Amino acid sequence: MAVTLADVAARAGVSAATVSRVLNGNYPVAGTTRSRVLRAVEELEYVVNGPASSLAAATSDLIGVLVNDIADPFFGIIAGGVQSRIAPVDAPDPRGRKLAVVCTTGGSPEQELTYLTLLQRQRAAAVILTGGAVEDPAHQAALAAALRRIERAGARVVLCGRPPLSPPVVEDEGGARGEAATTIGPDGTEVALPRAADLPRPACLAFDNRGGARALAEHLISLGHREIGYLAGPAERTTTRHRLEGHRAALEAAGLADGAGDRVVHGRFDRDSGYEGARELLRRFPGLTAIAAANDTVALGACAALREAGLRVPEDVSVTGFDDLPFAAEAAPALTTARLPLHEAGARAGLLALGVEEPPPGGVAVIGTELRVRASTAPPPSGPRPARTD
Amino acid sequence: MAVTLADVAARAGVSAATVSRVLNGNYPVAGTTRSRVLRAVEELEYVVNGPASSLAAATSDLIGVLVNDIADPFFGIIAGGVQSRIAPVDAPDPRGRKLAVVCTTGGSPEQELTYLTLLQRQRAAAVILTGGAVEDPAHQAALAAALRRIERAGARVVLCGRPPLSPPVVEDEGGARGEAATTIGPDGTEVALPRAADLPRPACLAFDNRGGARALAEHLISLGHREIGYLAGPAERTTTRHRLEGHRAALEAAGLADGAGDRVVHGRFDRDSGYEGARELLRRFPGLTAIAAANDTVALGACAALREAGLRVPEDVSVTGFDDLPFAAEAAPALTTARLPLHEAGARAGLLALGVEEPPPGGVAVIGTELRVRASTAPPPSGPRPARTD
DNA sequence: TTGAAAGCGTTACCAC
DNA sequence: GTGGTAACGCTTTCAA
Repeated sequence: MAVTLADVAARAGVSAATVSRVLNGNYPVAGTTRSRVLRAVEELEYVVNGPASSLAAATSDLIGVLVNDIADPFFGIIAGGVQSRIAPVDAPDPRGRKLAVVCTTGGSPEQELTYLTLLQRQRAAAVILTGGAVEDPAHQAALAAALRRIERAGARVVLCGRPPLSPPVVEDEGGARGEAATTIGPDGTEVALPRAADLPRPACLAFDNRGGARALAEHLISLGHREIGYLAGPAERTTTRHRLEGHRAALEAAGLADGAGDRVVHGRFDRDSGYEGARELLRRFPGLTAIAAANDTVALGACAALREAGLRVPEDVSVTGFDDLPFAAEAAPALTTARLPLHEAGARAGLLALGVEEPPPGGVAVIGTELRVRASTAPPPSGPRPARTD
Repeated sequence: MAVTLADVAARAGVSAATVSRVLNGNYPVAGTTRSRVLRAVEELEYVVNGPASSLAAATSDLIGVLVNDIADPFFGIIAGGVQSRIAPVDAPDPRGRKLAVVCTTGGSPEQELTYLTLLQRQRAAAVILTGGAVEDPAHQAALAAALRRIERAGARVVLCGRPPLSPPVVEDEGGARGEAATTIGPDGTEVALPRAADLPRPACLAFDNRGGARALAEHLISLGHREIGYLAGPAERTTTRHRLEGHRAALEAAGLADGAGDRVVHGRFDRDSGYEGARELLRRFPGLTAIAAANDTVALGACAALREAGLRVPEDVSVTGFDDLPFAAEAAPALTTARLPLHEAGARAGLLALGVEEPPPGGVAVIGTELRVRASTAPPPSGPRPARTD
């Protein structure tokens, strides 16, 4: 059997209580007792039983981090930022380090809920939800309920790169928007929606996706582009909607709007989607001189499609991305993007999760983007576009 | 206070033992009792107390994953592979899902040891160590001791992308190699080394770094290159050494070896290092027609340096990478690399951690690389290289 | 400053 | 099939 507190206590000739106090450093202990205990710990190679101490103390050292995909650098960088604060390498004592339980939800609301329960079960000290949210009212209601449960259980909740939980606004047939009381769940049953006042209000670090997308579109417009395609992310996601709104706002401000949905193709947040989407844009809008992509990965796919179609970036078509992931700007040619400070955001989320940093006033802090203009954008070609080679 | 087993038992009119049995599904329970219990669980929104059950059952649902850097896709992809198996999305029951505790060690042996203790403390069911190891004998000894402790505590240990723990071979002054008994630790004290027979033998999925590097070098040689520079990773790491050995083996087999260390620059595994290293190679070896980089990230840095020096890839200088990370091949121009099946390796490591898959015979499975020849390599230029532009 | 002892919420063994 | 009841190893009053 493993070495226990009692073994250490016996060896040091003190009580278990004293050993506990030495190890936790919460109570005063005589220097000599203290060193005797520490020696016993060394000699016996004692390692605290985490579950036992979590049970007794009703807390744990675990912090849950929900991500869409841990293999995606967007989330990896955020997770790295979180870790930099919850487990600082220079922590004087290993006890100062929380452990990050990283959960890959694949963007699925069901997985998100499952993991929240799993984390609540572990009595995680905090839960950090990263990236955009799904906008389905039923899921939002379920999520709000799960988060409320978690908060009631004493865990902190932090949203990172995700807007605050929104009140259940539902559009009725007439297009009127109002606060709904119920909605129809995925299983066809009626689901009660939380009233705005009942929503949990977790600390929230929201990305300014609207602003970033708007800045990118304005950049393209200022270069002289008039026919700009947009490769949007999956529908029903806040990230997708906000970026698209920002993009359209810029078009409208420039008098370029000609109906909703125009020159927009929806897809996923991955490279293949960018490739397919760009091909579709080229087919449907032959006059296009620029493509704004939902993110860098999508933009790279779009670049590949353009290359394949015999079009040069940016001489024939300009392309913009979003997020500024490490490798992306390297891709041919250097990508113009809206940089999101992912690591810093993760770090702040970590501090909020620890309770070291106070939540921003109102609970929400908006994290801005920075426009990075690079070689993937240029003024539109003046002459007609060369014929496609395929 | 939170809802407990006893509350559920009271509500269902059964004993706590029965509730436990229903929830764990280990013992037969009458159907009617069962549904009564499940209803009570629903009604009370009961969530098991993980620490309590870990304490009682002496196991936990946590699996530790040690990575150099969670923001690096190399590790993110491996971690994703692990998760795909330890927490399958189609698990019929959330209890079938283990949680991954991802720990970023920054490649530091001290951090590695700290995290191993932290994970042992959590009574993690398994620990997966990913990526190359540091070769310092004192650290190897400490690591071996830590792993032995963990195994004795009942946790599985899996090495993924890391060679097996090596016996403490030390080279003495005369260059003779033998098994040493002690070495000098970082604090100057003498450290006992484990004898080969005492080493823990965790399940191990080793990457064929030698083979991959050798294949890349052979590819360059077959194209006609004779002056090939090498951008090595940090010294003292198995990954660095093995890749370099494979590279040199190819040069030797082709009669191109002219002394150890020639045309080799050491650095880190990052882009800046590739940039700096390539500049140094160009300075020291003006006749170079190819550069083999330790990995894709380093290769991208090298490409940037070449571009800046007015040299084209591959017309003037060919470049190779390693690992085949998603974005890398996209970087201008498409990179020739040795592809490592990172996701698959992680998935296998996950199965080994669960104990679902038996360790390979001998404990070690070697995972091969696949040569991906792309546009970054071509025959060397025939004429003299154009003068540098700076 | 230290010790004794009562929980913390499960699990698992032993009866019934 | 089900209930009673020791563990499990720690934290934290309460006394001394």
